[in-house]
Amino acid sequence: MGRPPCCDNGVGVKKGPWTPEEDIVLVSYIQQHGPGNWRSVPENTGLMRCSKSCRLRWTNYLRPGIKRGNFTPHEEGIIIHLQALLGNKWAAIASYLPQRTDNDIKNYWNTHLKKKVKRLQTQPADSFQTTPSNSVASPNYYTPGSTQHNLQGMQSINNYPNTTNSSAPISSDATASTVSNFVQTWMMRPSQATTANYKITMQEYHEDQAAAVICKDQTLFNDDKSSSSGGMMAPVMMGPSTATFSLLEDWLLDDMPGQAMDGLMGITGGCCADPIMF
DNA sequence: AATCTTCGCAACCGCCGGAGC
DNA sequence: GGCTCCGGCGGTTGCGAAGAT
Repeated sequence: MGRPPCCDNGVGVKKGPWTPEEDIVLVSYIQQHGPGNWRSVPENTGLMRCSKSCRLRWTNYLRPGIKRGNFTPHEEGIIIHLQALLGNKWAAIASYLPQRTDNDIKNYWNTHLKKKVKRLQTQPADSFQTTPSNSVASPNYYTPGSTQHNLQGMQSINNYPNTTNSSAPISSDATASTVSNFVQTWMMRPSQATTANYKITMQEYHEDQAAAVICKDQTLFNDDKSSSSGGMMAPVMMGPSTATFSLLEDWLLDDMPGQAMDGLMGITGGCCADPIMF
């Protein structure tokens, strides 16, 4: 049996890349009705797209507050460690990176980080302490754009028990607590972290993990999204913003989308991992 | 300059679980 | 309790861009 895919029964359902015009239609509709009830979106907007496609387009691309490309070493570190702890739970990982979508994180992992981690795991750890000839000769030195910082982070992964196999993540209350503690500690650090405080953070993380403090109040997977605004890892959209959508429309039609998006990021405060935010 | 290969990312597909009837 | 609907998630694919030959 089984239910057929929602897109199978649609005659003339359009596939492939979205056009700016379609984006505007979708954004305008969500501006008026809010996200959700995706089934009704194609019906009411006339978009020749299936509901699932509309939802994906919104959550992965049009949703305000999304930061695209240029993952910082800070973000890389979070992703690497959370992936080691949680496995390929991209949605859960994304909840700790409010400006990133699960799809973006998944892509970044598959195209960049997975290779780095694999390479690291196949080489002696000491080889990664080798300082490039054109950089400062200190293993603690982090040069933006280099891999030194990331390698240190990945190296620490190798020190974790049971985390070298991505298909076998730790699963326990302690894990959720550990992740929360780690990210909380991490987030407190300035994003332009120096290697010094990066290493301190990692050290604290290891200590936290060793302690395995159970924190019942901070569960990793919070099913109730509406009540998840209590902690610092619960980004909340402050409310509807007409200006946001105006910028969105400008951005969609702009020949230089980056500039408009920068303004958008400023307005939204760069916070919203929750698709339900209006 | 043309062709081939690799890479990165947007989008699709199939499955699952919860809600409603 | 069983069925359908819907939203969400993770894996995978397709295509354009960039780089290499």
